[in-house]
Amino acid sequence: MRNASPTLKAIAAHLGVSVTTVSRSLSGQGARYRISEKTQGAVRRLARRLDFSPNPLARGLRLKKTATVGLIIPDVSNPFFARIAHCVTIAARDHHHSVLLADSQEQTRLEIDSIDALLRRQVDGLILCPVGIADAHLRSLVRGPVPVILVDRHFPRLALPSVTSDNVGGARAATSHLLAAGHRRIGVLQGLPETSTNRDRLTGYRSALAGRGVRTDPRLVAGDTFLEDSGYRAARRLLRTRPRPTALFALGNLIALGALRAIAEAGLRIPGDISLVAFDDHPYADHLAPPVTTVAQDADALGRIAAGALFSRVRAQSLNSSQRHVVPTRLVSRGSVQPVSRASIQQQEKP
Amino acid sequence: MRNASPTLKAIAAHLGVSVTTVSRSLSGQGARYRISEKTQGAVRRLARRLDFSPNPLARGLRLKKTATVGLIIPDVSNPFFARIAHCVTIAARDHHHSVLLADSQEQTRLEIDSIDALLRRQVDGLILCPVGIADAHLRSLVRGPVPVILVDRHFPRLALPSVTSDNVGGARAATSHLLAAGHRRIGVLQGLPETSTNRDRLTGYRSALAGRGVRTDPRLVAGDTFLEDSGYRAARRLLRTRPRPTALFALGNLIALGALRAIAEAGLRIPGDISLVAFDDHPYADHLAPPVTTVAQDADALGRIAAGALFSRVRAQSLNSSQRHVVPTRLVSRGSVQPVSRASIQQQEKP
DNA sequence: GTGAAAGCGCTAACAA
DNA sequence: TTGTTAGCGCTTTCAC
Repeated sequence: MRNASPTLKAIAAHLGVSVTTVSRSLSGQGARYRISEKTQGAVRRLARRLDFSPNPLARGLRLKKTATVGLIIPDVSNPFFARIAHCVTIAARDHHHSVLLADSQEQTRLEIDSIDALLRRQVDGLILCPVGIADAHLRSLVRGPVPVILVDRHFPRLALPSVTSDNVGGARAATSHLLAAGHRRIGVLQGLPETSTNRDRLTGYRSALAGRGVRTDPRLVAGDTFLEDSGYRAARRLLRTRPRPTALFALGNLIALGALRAIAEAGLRIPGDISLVAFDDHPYADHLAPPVTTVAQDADALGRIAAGALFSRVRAQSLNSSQRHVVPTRLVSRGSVQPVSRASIQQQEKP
Repeated sequence: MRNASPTLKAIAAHLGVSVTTVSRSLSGQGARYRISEKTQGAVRRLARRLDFSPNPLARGLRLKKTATVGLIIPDVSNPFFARIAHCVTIAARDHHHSVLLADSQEQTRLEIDSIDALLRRQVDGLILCPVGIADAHLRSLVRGPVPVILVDRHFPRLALPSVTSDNVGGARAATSHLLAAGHRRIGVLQGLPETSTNRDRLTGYRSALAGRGVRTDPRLVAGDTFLEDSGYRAARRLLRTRPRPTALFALGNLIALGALRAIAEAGLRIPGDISLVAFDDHPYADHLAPPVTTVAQDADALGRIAAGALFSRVRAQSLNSSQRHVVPTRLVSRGSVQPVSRASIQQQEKP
């Protein structure tokens, strides 16, 4: 398999024609230049026989197009992002493009390096799940050399197209669900505070509270990253506040994992002692003890839509509009939310 | 940022020297050619100021090296493979290489296409998690143009280096654990039968049974892929056999998920009615109802070792030895295994 | 110490 | 209908 692929030159020499003729016959330009059927046939046959395919490096150098897209992900080992990577990769195959993958490890510094490396390699487009804190380095992408799509996190002030979940709506639905069950003291385990996802989810939470005329208490918000450990620490802290929250809302799947641990360690039971809702569904959510009510994000749709948007721009060579795709979320109600009983309200007042 | 990177020619023109001199000054060959400090300094300064860096396409075309490695994964959305992708990507960054990612979707056909596409792009090395059924298309890789490392699954008859978990040992440990708890009728929910992982895990299972003088019953093995649905169907089937197995051993994490579903649907409780062990740990395993005992694979080590082996070969331009790395597994004992009581043995004889 | 020139494999403008 | 030639940006051989 493909030890040293033949070249146009080799085929041309073999057939006694020029490389131009070979190139044109093989790239579908035969008709335009009225190359005889006979010649074209001979060229195509030989090319097939030798399993020829043009050297992408030489092609890229000449054409300034590489049939390659870049994909930058903060953490491929996070199932949510892995799913996106999966979808993008598959879409790329359909469009006969390759994917250059970079993992920014949730660090803006590495994100900058990755963008630079990929652009240097002349990708034809870029799908970027930004770390989400700084955005100065993204400014140049707006009128940059290639189309860019932001996924999951976005920057309101940046004219780059984005594909995100309906974080506001999802968080509002989750909070409303808790409110409807009578919960009033709802603790939030947040992620990276500066990110759009975190901000939007907080907004949804506050908007639901406001809709019911419930005051938001800033002491009920804790946490600083989307990682499990932050969820654990934040939950521990909130579980110690008095009166204790009757429900917790975890703004990410790993955060929820940490919350489960903290709740178990505190000897509390879900949903008897405390209710829990988590942003971001997970295949295991159904089998947890108890099954956890979640706001399901459609990661597949995020990936597919992002890829679709990118490739349509790549094809059209079109500019970066600031079009914003918002993908709906779905509240999956399981057993981790229980109505607040009078008893439990009183119980929490004085332990 | 990098709209149109300057070229050697531009720098040369600016400084009134030849491109050769610029190239040599910038690629550390200045000393060898005794280029004056003055010239070198000027070149380097200007290059830095213009943020020059050589065009990788041109470089690749000339050098036949691209500072790129290929990574082929059967399913990036599987957390186990996602973890491997994560580690490989990070290692690649350390080695100043880029990663071309392909998802073979567990299909040999797409795996073949991916290999072809990546080699065509002249990757300097290839990390391949093979689908694992066919191996004819891998034969040519043995003496192929670039080093290749197989990860997770391997082919005993193929002289390609591989990095795999100790599947035999892990399965043996899991089975012994069940045997020690008194289980004798242990059902196996297997994955893709033809793969090395599946074969090795079955071997471990059988070897543990044989060690205790327990007959293996072929009717206790069911399942045909590593996906959740296969686990579900296989578990359903085994739960209907009489006498019913007192324990199930799921040979993959998704399979275990399906098993949980089937067990719950059958109205059985873990571990009271049936014990469960799963191959492949998962962050959620701790929080399941009950926590599931697993054979933890060190996906990080697999990824890191594979990357290390690849880059050392890339650097040394060395051949594909058939070196085999086997990474130990760890039995993580949780609550899903219970000793078989006399009562439960009798119970199962006659319901 | 430095440079001219060839060539990696391809496409496209220009000729014929 | 086909070919000649230039050039994408780089490295390297050979020459001075």
